[in-house]
This record gives sequence, structure tokens and C-alpha cells, in this order.
Amino acid sequence: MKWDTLEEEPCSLARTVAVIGDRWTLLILRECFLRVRRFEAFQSSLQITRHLLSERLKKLVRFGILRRVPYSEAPKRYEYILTQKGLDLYPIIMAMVHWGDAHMGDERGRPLLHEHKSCGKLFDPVMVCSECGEVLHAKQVHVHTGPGRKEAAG
Amino acid sequence: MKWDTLEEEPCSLARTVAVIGDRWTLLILRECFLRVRRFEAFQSSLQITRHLLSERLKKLVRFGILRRVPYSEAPKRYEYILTQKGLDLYPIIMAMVHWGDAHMGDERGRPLLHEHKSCGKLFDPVMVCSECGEVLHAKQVHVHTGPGRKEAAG
DNA sequence: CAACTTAGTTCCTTTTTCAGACTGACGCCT
DNA sequence: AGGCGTCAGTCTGAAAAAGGAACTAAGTTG
Repeated sequence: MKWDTLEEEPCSLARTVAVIGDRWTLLILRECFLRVRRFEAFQSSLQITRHLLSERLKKLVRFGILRRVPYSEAPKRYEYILTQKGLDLYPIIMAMVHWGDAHMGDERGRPLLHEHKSCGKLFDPVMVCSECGEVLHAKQVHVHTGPGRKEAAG
Repeated sequence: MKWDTLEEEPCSLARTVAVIGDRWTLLILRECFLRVRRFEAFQSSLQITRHLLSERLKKLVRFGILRRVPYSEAPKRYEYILTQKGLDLYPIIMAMVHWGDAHMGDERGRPLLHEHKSCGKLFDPVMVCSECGEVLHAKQVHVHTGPGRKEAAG
């Protein structure tokens, strides 16, 4: 398996992994959802090398997850804003945060708490079936080969 | 930021990323959820180098996501089975698959279709609020500093 | 006994990442 | 006008990780 063709694999997970499947990208996205937008802000809060940050931001822009928007003309300066495609990554990020809360916590409790503005309560994200609304469990799901893959290779 | 201390960061996303935040690990987990259990099976379906596969499996066992279970005594052979902690990664994997379906698809349609055994229908995973059951959107969530972090650093 | 299977390990090359200095365009102060 | 600071990067050489392929080990099959 080659990393540069991963996004063409007949597997939606592989395609997603091709875009956001590395440590820095996921941490950069965390910052995006915490409303960080500028190069220096990402760099100082993540302590990522400037080189890698530059690379990763370019990649996220290339894939349409971030938009590079000028916020100053005089010295040309840009900030990075989540597109709708980027905002749609929210369930992934929240699922990861939730798993970390549940399984990687320490005695001090959660680092962050999430409040749902609609209902005003602190919540956990729950994944449900779009059809019946029940909570999803791996064992309750059966996988079928879809049209995007000729052969059933798993 | 150092990778070997990432799991101690006061951030649940960083802790999760420390465990599953690389390409191979995510692809290995995909195979696990497709009921792949054995070294050779992972290796041949992923085309990962044996060295890396060995490393990643050890790491997943170390973090309690997989269990290494003997399935043959005579030549000692082991298979790798998801623990409950591992099964709990399902929402992350499904969220990634769903995003790939929605945003990285091609003209041929989805590679895989998922059927919910409980209701018998093909479904998409949806993330909802544990308290009110509404679909979650990034903009409807307010983040508070929790007890696991002294300072509000984002 | 030779060939095959399974689950790794070892060795060497190539690619990525890291840490930090450097660039360039401007803005502000005196 | 000169010097300092800010922002958004680029460049460079060293260190770490990944890739590729052969090798080991224990047992099974023909």
C-alpha cells in the first residue's frame, strides 16, 4: 500500500486516513475546532515545527478542508478556516475525544467538558443508526460489498 | 510536543491520537472490525511490512485495544482480538468511513454498505447529544475547561 | 526429508520529521 | 531614516521512522 495512492483505494476509511490520518493533522484540526485560525497560533499552541505546519495546512487546503482567507492586505496575511467539508469532520474529532475521556483518563477528570447549546447540558457524543435511532454497536452491524468495489476483499 | 508523552497531555484527543493516530494503526483497526485476526491475514490484506505490523500489534496490545490469544498450542500461534476498549473505537472508525463516503467518494458509489441488524436497514452513522438526542453540529457546542486541566489553554 | 505455513526478527536503504536559523514584507517608535 | 517586532513562511543538516526483502524458528504435510 502506497501513501500517495491511498485516497484512491476502494475503501472510505482508507480515503479518510489519506487526508487526516496522521498525528499532526488531527491535532491541527482540534485547534481549528477550538477556533484557532492563524499560523503562529497553531505553531505556538502545538509546538509543531513550522515546516510541518506549513505542509499540513497546505494539504488540508488542497483537500478542501480548510480555506486560506486573507485577513490583511497590507502585509499579505492569511488565516485558515474550516470549510463545510472540514466542519463535517466534527463527529470524528468528537468520537476520538469521547474515547479518550472514557479510556485514557486520569484521576483528575476530563480535560474539557462539552455543553450542547440547544439543550444547555453537558453531554457525551453518541453514535446512532440514521434509520432507527438506536445506539450503534459493532456487533449489530453487517457489512455488504457496495457498488464502489468489484471484489469483496473484506 | 513529544510523541512519547502525548498520551499524558491534558487533552483527550491527544491521548487518543497517541494510541491510534497513525495511518497503519487505523487501517489495522479497520481489518479488526472486518474480523481479521491473524498476522498473515493483516499483512497480506494491508501489504504492510511485517516489521511495522509487528510493532503496531504490540502497541495495540500494550494499550489494551487488542488481546493476543493463542489459537494453537502445538506450534504456538496467536491471534489478535478486539477488547471492549477496542470495540469502543467503533464510533471513530464509523465516523471516518462515513466522512469518506460523503466527501471522498467517486462515481462508482460506496465501497461498502452497512446494515443495522436491529432494524434491518442500510444506514449511516449519526452523532447525537447524549442528553437531548439531537444531531450534533460543531457550532452548537460550547467547550468548558474541565477538572483535568488547570489552565484554559484552548 | 524437502517443502510449506505462520509469526515473527534482522538488516540496510529511503523517506519523514525535527530543531532551529533564515527570509521577506510590512508596521511602529523615536 | 534606522532599528525592532510580527507574521508567515522557507531552508538545512541531523535524527527518527518506514519500506523492502531476506532470515529464523517451530511445527505440519506430502
